[in-house]
This record gives sequence, C-alpha cells and structure tokens, in this order.
Amino acid sequence: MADSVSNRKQVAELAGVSEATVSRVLNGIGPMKESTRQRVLAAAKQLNYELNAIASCFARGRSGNIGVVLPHVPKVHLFSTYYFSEILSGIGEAVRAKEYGLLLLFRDPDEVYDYASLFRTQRIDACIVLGASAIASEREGIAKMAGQELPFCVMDQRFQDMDASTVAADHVQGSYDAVKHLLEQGFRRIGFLNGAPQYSNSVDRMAGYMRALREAGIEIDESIIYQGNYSRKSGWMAADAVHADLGKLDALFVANDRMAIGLIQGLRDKGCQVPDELPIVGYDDSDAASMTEPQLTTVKVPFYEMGKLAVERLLERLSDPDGTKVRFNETLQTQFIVRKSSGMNRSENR
Amino acid sequence: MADSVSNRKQVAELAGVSEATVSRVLNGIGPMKESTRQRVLAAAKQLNYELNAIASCFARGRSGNIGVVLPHVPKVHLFSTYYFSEILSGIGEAVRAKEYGLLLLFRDPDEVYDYASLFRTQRIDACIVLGASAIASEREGIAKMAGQELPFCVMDQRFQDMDASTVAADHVQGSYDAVKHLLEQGFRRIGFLNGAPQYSNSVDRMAGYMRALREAGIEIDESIIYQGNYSRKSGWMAADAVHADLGKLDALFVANDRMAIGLIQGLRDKGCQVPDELPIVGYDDSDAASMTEPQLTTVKVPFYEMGKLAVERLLERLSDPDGTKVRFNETLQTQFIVRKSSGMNRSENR
DNA sequence: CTTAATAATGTACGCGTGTACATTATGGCA
DNA sequence: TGCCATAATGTACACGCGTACATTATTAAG
Repeated sequence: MADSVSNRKQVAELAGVSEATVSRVLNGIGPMKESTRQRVLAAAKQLNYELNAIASCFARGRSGNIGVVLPHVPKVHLFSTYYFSEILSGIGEAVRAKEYGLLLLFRDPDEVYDYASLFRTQRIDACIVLGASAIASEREGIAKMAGQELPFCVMDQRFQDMDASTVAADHVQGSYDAVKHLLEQGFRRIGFLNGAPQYSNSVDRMAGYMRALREAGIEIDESIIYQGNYSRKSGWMAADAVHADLGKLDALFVANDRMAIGLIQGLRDKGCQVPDELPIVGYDDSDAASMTEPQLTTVKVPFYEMGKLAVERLLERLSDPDGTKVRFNETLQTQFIVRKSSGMNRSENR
Repeated sequence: MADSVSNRKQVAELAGVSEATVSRVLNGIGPMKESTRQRVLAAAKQLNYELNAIASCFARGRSGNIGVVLPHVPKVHLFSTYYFSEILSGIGEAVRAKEYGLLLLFRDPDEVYDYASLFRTQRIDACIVLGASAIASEREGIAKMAGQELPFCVMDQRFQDMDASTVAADHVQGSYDAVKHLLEQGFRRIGFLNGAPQYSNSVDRMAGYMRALREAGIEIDESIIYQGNYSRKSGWMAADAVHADLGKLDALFVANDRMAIGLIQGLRDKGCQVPDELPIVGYDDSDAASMTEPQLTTVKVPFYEMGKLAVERLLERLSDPDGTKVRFNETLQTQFIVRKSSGMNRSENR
C-alpha cells in the first residue's frame, strides 16, 4: 500500500483540499492556514507521497541537474585520479547542499562536443567542463556554448579570445613559489619538466618558473626544460634526458606529482637518488606525494574548493534572472608544502 | 534563430505532417515513407530541434538515469580514490554506451538512506550502491529497497539474509593466492593486516588467508592478525604492533595497497626495511602500488569491469518486463601480481 | 476491378506538476 | 453593520512528448 506510487490528486482528496493547495504546501508557496498545511502533510505521509521529480522539473522547465563533463579516453587516465576525485567531491558537496542533481557526462576530446544540446534537451541547467585543453575540437565546442550565453564554467583552463567563466588555481604563483624554494636553497641551474602545452595551466607554470628565475637574475636555459604529458610514464621516460643532463642541473621542478614520481623511479633505475643527486619539487600535493620515498615537496592545489566554488557561482547565476550573462573568473591560491624530495638536507647527504 | 528552442509542433508544421509522425520519425517507430522521414529530419535540422529529454522521460515515465550512490563523509576518503574512480569509469562507460544518464548521489552512512525515494520521485530507473558496509543503518536502507523489488545492485558487499543483486570480486581466492605466494617462498609465520570487518570483503579476505594456511598445515596464530580500516594512516599506525612482532613474523599479507604503503612507511620510520626484513603483499593493484619503493606485490581487482557489468545487468533487467524480480550475483576473478615487496630475493638481500 | 490486408499518417489524450487568475473566507476599522 | 484589504483556497490550463486508436493511402491477390 505505502509502496505504491500515489499522486497529488489522491493527496488532495484525502486532505479535502484542491491539488493546487497540495502543491503550495509542498513547495512552501504563498500564505496558508497552518491547519491546512498539517492536514496536507499528514495525507501525503499516509499515502507515502512525494513529488515526482521528473514531472516537477518538466513543469518548471528545468532539469534540476548540473552537468559535469569529463574527457573520456577508454582505458587512459588523462588526469590523475586525485585531481578528478577531489574536484568531483567538491562539486558533489555543493550540488548536494543546493539540492541539485549531479549528472556525469563523458566527451571525446577529439570531437566537437555538443554542449548546447545538453541544454536544448533540458538534461542540465548548467555545466562544468573538466580537463579541457586548447586543442581545436575542445575549443570549438566550448566556444559554441559561450556564444549562446549558456551557464557554464571551465575548470582550470583559460581560452584566449573567449569570454567564458572559469575557476582556476594560481599556477603562476604556485610555480613561482616552488622554484623560489629551490633558489633559496642556493640552487641556480634549475630545470623544469612541464606538462603538455595545450593546457593553459602548463603555460602558467612556465610563466611562474621563468619569473622566479629572472627575478634571481638567472638566464633561462632552454636545454634544461623538458616536456611530458602529466602521466607517470612520461615522467619515467624523461629520466633519460634528465639523467644525461645531471651535470648541468642543480635541481628540478616538475609540473605534477605523477610525473615527478615516474621521474624519480626512472632515475632510480639508473642508479641516481633523489634528492641526494637531484632535488625535485612536484606539484598538486596528491595522495601519492606523501606515499613515495622520498615524500614529495610539492604545491598543494585546492581542487575540492575549486569544484565547490564553481557550483556555487553557477547556481547563483541561475537564480538571478539575467545572471547567466555575467561571467566570473575565480582564481584560488595554492600552498607550498616542504617534504623530503627537495633536499633541504642535500649538503649533509653528500 | 537556430539557437532558440523549438518544439515538435513547429517541426510538424514545417514538414507538413502531424506531430505524431514527427515523434515516430525521431524515435524510429513503426513503418513510414522514406520521403516523409527525410522531410521531417530536414525540418528538425532547420529548426535546430532536438527532443526535450525531460518531457520525453516524463511521458515515458522513466528518468533515463542510473543512480550511483556513494558514501559521503566530509573531508574523509573512506575509499581509495583508485577504487572509486575505476568503478565509476566502468559504470560511466556502460551507461554512456546505453545512452543512459549517470546521476551521482551521496549518502550519509550513519543514516538510513531512502533509496526508495529516488525511485518514487522518478529520479532514477535503477541504482548501484558503492561502498556499503554491514553497519545497521546501511543494512536497513538497502533492505528496504530490496523489499520493494526495486532494480538495484550492491557493489562488492554481501549481506546475510538479504536477497539483493550484487557484483563482486572473489576476494577469498584473491587472498588465498596472495598468501599461497608467500607460502611458496617458504614463509610460514605469515601475519595479516585486515580492514574493517563490517565489509564482507574483509571477511572474505580473512577466509582466503585462513584457507591457505590450513591447507599448508599451519595453525592460525591470532596474535599476528592485525586490524586497520583500509586507510594509509591505519597502516602506518599498525607499524607499531607489527614492528614489535617482527620476531614472530616471516611475512605479512595486507588487505589493501593503501594500508600496505602506510605500514611500509611506518616500518621505515622505525628503521625496518621491506622486503628485506619483512616481505609484504598488498591488495588492489592500485596506481600507487607501482609508485612506491619497493613496488608492491599485490592482487589486481577488476574494478572497471565490475562497474561495467553492474550497469549491463541492471539495464538488461529494466528492459525485461518482470526482470526486476530476478536477482543476480556476479563474482569476478582477481589476478595476482608479483613485484618487489614480497621479497622474492629476500635471501640474497640478507 | 474488387477487396482485403497492410502501410502510412492523423487525432486525441494522458502523464503530474506549477502557476496565473478567479473566487471565497477572514478580520480590522469606521 | 458595512466595506475593503488581504489571506486562503480553488479552477483551469500549459508544459512537450508517447502512444492507443482511428483514419486514409497503397498494394497484392483474386
């Protein structure tokens, strides 16, 4: 009995009121007699009635869902699962607090994703794009969405000549801090293993790296700037070049922890110890950063908070009649964390 | 123009047919003239029309979403992010292939979660419960759902006296393999650091551990069975007890990689090296297993496949009229992976 | 050329809710 | 008591689609 699905009509009959009154009670709209309210609630409870979410959304013309669009390449993890799960946790928390749904969607980065369709078909009310890069297909999909004044937000990626809302971390400063730390220990020939340049945050890291060196009056030496793709394997492969250059390297800044871990493993395979022979600073402060030996000195990125903030900003704009048109660009600060890999104790180890 | 939202009526007018014909063309239902089909599709394209997903679901009486319910404890990661992201990837892949939506939901493990409400309000058509344990509140919520013949599936957790569909891995066998490997190297006094007993997969690991020892004619020594909670910290804390027991331990089996990593760090802090002084086998084959030094010998669990399978089984039953009532219980096999932590080369290191 | 079967399309309505607008009840004040 | 503002509730319909059923067009068989 209580399991069967009941509808508004039955509740209205049982409570002896009209359907509209039931609706008002359930949505807390307009003035109403407390006694009526109680009668309706009692009837609803007795019939085990709850609003039909679909019908409700349909009538309202909103889906009640926030879409989170992830890059999906089968069997390949473009992003560290840490990045992914932390941002998602933040998004999840905010979405839950606002009583929205969280719809997970996957896109093929090599195709122009039809974001607008998600809105046209009313599957989502707003969306957050994760893991976007500047490659043409990605850019085009997002540009289309931007051209239609749709409420969306790109996470940790900037596009030139495109007016899109973003939430990001200050990777220029984060990288500056990391390199500064190495400089302060007296290292001058500091190399850099960066990630793929199609991510604006790679570009930002480079900017921070360069700024720190310039400020110290050190000329950039392009021969000690290496490139990976943020994967552990790419870090492991970079070990060849880095190992060959040990003679001209005092220390190395690596653009994320995964690459740093791969690199450290690669160097170890060649008999080279970190930080004794090469101090290293990573980036992200992922779980793994404190699981490795040596534990990584790294830059903590507030992924959780970024996810949360994106949702909050988007929902603010949804409730505001013409807020959709107002773009936002939030930048959160990173935090430098000293552990073992950067070789504070290098001299004594020698 | 093309951006504005159009509806079926407009398409019907432009194509010179009835709304029903438009609907049939778009859903590919019933026989129809090819010329009509083309006219309708052309009109839809011209008007930039797409089915309104909400209205469509509403009319059909189905949400088109699969719910994935995760335990949510703020700022605490109950599960390794590896577990979480792998299963989710598998679920995401399957859901996408079947053109369903993936709705992420969070529950408080200490409260009785109202799964039935998700169905009653039509938010989801089926659901997958991740990270459930046998604590009373969890059990009660799931039991209620089971009592209503709702299409759901519990991941990697068995409940006694409850008729629920499940997808799981064979952790008895996985643990048996792990311990067997240690036995084959001649170790006899093999300890076990297990996770929390409210997870049936902890119980299963224990069963596999015991079976392997019994088969080898070794008596169970309860004093070398330790307990953590699958977190790295709990592994780190267990190092105290393990270190004190080194005299009566030949090797140690740890119920997951995270605890193994924490334990290894804890032992290292006390000056004890793995595997030289204590060979260890982990469990999960998480990313971190091959990031640590030494790399972990471990048991690979097909998380991705488990997620995928759960969705496929559920959707099969959704399309079958009375398939909802048919329970399924799938068990996937694990794979043993030898790396360095189990000390194949122990003797030569000594 | 009929006739009947089947293809192709149209008509009409229901799905459960939100809400604009209409109506009735209530209370305060002169 | 009469009047009016406001509270409280009811009426009626739209939302966009799926689909059962009715109707008309087409084809094949006799």
